[in-house]
Amino acid sequence: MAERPLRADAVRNRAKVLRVAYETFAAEGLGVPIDEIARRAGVGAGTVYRHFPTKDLLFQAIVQDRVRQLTDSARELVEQDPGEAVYRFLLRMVDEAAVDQGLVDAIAGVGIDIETVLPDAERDFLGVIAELIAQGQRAGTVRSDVDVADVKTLMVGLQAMRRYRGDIAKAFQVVRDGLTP
Amino acid sequence: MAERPLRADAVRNRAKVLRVAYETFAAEGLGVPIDEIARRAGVGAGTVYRHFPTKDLLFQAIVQDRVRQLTDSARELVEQDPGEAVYRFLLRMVDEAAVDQGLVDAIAGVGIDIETVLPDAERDFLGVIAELIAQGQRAGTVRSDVDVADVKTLMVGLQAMRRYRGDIAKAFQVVRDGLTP
Amino acid sequence: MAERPLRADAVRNRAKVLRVAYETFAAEGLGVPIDEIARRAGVGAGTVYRHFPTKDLLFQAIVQDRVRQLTDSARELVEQDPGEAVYRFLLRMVDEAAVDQGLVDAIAGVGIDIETVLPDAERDFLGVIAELIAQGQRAGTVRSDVDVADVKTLMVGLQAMRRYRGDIAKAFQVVRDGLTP
Amino acid sequence: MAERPLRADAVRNRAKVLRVAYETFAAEGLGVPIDEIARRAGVGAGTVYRHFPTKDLLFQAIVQDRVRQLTDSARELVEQDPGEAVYRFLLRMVDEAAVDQGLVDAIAGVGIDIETVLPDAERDFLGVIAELIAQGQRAGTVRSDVDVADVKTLMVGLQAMRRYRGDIAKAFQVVRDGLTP
DNA sequence: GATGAATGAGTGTTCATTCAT
DNA sequence: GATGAATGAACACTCATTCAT
Repeated sequence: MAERPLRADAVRNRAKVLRVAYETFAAEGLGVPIDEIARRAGVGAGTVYRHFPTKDLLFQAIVQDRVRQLTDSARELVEQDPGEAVYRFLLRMVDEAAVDQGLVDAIAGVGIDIETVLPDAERDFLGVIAELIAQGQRAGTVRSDVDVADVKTLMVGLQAMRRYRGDIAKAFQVVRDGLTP
Repeated sequence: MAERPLRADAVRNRAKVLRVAYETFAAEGLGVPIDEIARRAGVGAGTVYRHFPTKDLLFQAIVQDRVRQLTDSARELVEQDPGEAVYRFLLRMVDEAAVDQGLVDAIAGVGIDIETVLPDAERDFLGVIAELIAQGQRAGTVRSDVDVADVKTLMVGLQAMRRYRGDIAKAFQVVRDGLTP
Repeated sequence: MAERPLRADAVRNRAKVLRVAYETFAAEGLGVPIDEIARRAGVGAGTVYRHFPTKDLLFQAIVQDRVRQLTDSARELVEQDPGEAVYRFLLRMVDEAAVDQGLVDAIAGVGIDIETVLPDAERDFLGVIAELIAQGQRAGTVRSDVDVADVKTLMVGLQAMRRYRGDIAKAFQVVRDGLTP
Repeated sequence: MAERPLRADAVRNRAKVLRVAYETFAAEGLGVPIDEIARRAGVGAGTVYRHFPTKDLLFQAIVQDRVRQLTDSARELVEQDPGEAVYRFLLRMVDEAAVDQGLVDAIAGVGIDIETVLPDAERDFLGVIAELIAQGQRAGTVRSDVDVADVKTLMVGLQAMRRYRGDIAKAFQVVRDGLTP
């Protein structure tokens, strides 16, 4: 059952559709029709369906792709300035939320549960967050009674604040002060 | 130009539709058809449209109704235990968010801007929050460098956390510690 | 089974609705909803239905009212300048068509057949036309081989021309020349 | 920017829908639902919308198609028996009106203005009429004081007469006599 | 009799998905 | 594999008509 490698043009088409779909859904919400995604990607609607058999699976592919990027982005902070790393990570995630605009809200609004459909991506992501927290706790910049679930929760909150209001400097300071021992 | 009062049965129907629509959209998202709202409310689809000429206006009516309830709920905290009131308010708002489930996200995802369509409701709401903050600052339980916009932002964040994860005791403690002088 | 006389306000309402409906349908076509007619007449929708049990019957009442007016208008031309009367009649009918605007077209488009639903009104109307033609033929201004059906046909055509193009002086002259012996 | 040619089956479907819609609207008026047109054409409703994105555009396509046919039909009369050609043209148009039955009335009743939406088709059509008139005037069978607008107006009137009454031989004779010098 | 709220079938239109080319 | 035409189930919204007040 090894999947045969895709033809070169198929690889290009898949990547093109994924990129266009990500940008479009992030900017305009999930209501954009598949036909429109196909048009913007310069392919036929049938081609989109060949690579992503339903619209839901296209969403999943987008989110998976995105979570991987975020995980990679987080990983490069590990061991760099251990006391600050977790706060830099939070700020970065908040900025990413601005890039993703309504994508998270849109997906939530439509009722897709990321943790259920993408357990592996979620696990990797939480793993790197756990490392950053442990570093901070060792460095004395993070209170010892918070765990990865708490920080993820605060991250979700900060992202929501950012989408609600562009400048969250004061709110971020409050959260940071609250996280400091 | 005072509009004549609605007939008794019309008042009942309007209230019934509003309640059913609120519960349904909060629980299942905005995708539920008007026909289904009508069916659950036990009225014809035309009746829904008589009271709320478009689906968007129905959303607005729901949100307006909700914001009014929240404002009233906040108002009764004023002057009660001034140092704690703002924190009780935040907890209460967070619990309301749990009740509203996906409604706020759903509405945001569809692109309705509450502050634009309901400026009066928003103004009243912010007014009572400002009072609670001032009380807290006088009582010494709230740092002096935060204003109503900051607290609203944190509230939005806390609501998002609550929707993301049922138990936000620890995250709330972090925010509270960060807000304390 | 003698119908009891209508109450005074009922008479007023009936007349008001008939007038408003005539003006509205003539100006905007038959697509205008009954609710809108009722609103413009300052009555409830139910009142319209009390007087005209279906929309079709309202159309019929309008047309009947109109044909009566036209018949009366034609009758006063009888014996006045016998040679010219029939031409004056045609010109008048053409002007009435301008007043009625799209009413005739609208009714035709919806498939109502006037001669079927209003035989009496039609008979009276044709009767007075016949008189005018006979006068003209006696006076030598109308060719002897045309009858009332021919003139009615030409009248329908002239009305259509008028609705198509405001100024039909030349076309009318052509028809008049063609009708002259 | 030449649009690529439609696929063979798409061409067939477009033509099928256009033909069925023409026949149906002409015979039964514009009130017939698109779903019914689709059913009679043996396609899905979506297919009708692919080719004609709104009902209005479908009407326009029908009328454009029709005016082109009429223009072609008129063109073949040019130079054939110059004195009679314009009268043959009028008779032919009148017969076409019978075929189109309520289409013109229906379209007028709904408020579509052909000259506005199809200026090119109208221009070609008037051009060929002008030629026919000029021929007739040179041949001495048409009075010299009528122009293309007058004849178009008379044509509209004759078509209305025909729709009103099947046999317009006498009325046509009257118009013809009026047009003769 | 008058009112206007309620009804519910019907319509134009959209769009996820399938499939012939 | 790619294309884009076809499908048909939904859905928002309208409006003639009925009926409780």
